Amino acid sequence: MAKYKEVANEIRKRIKSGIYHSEEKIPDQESLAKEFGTSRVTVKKALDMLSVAGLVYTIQGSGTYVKKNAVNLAERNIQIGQNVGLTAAAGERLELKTKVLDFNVRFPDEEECNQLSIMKEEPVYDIRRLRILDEKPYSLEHTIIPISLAPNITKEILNRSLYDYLQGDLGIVFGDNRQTVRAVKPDANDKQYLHCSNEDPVLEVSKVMFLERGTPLEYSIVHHRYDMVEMSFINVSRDGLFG
Amino acid sequence: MAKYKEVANEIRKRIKSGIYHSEEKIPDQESLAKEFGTSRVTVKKALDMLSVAGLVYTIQGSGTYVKKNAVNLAERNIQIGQNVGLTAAAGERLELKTKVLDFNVRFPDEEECNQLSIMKEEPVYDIRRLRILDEKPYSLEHTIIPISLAPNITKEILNRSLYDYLQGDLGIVFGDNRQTVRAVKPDANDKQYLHCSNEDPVLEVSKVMFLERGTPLEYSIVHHRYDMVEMSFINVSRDGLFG
DNA sequence: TAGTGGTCTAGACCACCCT
DNA sequence: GGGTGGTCTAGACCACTAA
Repeated sequence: MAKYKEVANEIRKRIKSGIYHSEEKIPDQESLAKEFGTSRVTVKKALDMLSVAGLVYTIQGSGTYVKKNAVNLAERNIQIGQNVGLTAAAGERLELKTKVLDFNVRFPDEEECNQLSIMKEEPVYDIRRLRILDEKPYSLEHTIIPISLAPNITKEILNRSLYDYLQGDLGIVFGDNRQTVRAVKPDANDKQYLHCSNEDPVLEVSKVMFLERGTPLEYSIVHHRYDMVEMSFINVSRDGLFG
Repeated sequence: MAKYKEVANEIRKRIKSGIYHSEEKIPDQESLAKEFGTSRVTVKKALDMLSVAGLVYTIQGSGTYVKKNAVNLAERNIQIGQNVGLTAAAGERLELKTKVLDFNVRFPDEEECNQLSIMKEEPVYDIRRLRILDEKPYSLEHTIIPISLAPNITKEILNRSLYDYLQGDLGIVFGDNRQTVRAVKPDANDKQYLHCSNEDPVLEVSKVMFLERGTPLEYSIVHHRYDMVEMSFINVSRDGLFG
């Protein structure tokens, strides 16, 4: 492991264990460099990571300080913006089932061409799945994937985990993703499969998942029951790159 | 401006203007360093910024490449996760009005203590505002702020822009924020002020805004009309910091 | 004015990709 | 094996904070 990551990890542990307290100034970069037997640039890089992770902040000319509430963040090692399918997110002894409602191949419509940056002659998978958590209908997922990017999908794969197949079997590595969240009225499918009444709102999440190189891999529109899902995210204030 | 930012800006311009094309390999770091009269480390830092911004990706041993669709991102200089109040976000000749429905001082409840990390004896402002965009009711904002952190708020300030007052007059600098989005059924206020019917869903966004040092400044719950607001965000895949 | 963080350099070595 | 990115160092200078 890179040395700056080791240093970042060690400092994170110290924050977590209370060796460096909230609101407290931690040793200066020079001292840390000496302690870890490394250079100041490397220490700086480690502190930058912790800053992005929301654990510390620096004041030029003054020092580096532990943020309030930093401990909460230090506890959990998970990364914000992590891309895990629902299957992995369930955990906790809850039983997640998937029912494939529809599995077709067709040409994309205009919106799908736009989102996936493909020609309208490039065929796509059209997948509709119902997710059931602990016997309760949970979400309706409509997924569009260009066939060329993820060949040989079968109904059997969809019954297990599509993401496991893409990541594990095909060796695909996900990159960034863009999501848009709305509240919408339930449509016929929501009423039928999610058991929504007319008054039950739906949380609609549309997402485009990209590969490392920026190629759109998957366009999905997911309808969540309003009483089973909420979405959280953290905006980290960053340097104004670009003038 | 720091040299690495200048380099990042110049490369961004080249991507935007098409000098470096999508999917194309850009010159190696050594060449760029020579061209810009700087060191390779500085070029690397510039490329790291562009990578975080989603414009390029690197493959060790191979080179640095322009992402597909990078141009779209290069066009707009705005930052994801930017903290702008609605007043600034309106723009576009649309008329945004604010109506203060309620402006009180009281002690916080348990949830507010929890979110704002304050004692239950620390008084807070309790603000309810209706936002109106182009004569149409837009959102209902319920804002809780510890008095000690933002003193001397007046109804007059709320009629202008609270964020302008906090940032401009008080010189407060915002840090990170955490948001949670849900779809909920309209309550009595939503029906009255947002003109929601029983079937109109509401997009509820609860947010905690932090100061640079990690102190929670503001806890807000905003109800948006489902047909006027959607929320977008980008998850950037980052290095797995921490082992 | 002393302490501290931000940036930059020149050179070095390693890891990885590709032919 | 040559090309390229990832990391690291020692030293330097500047910018800012705090007393």
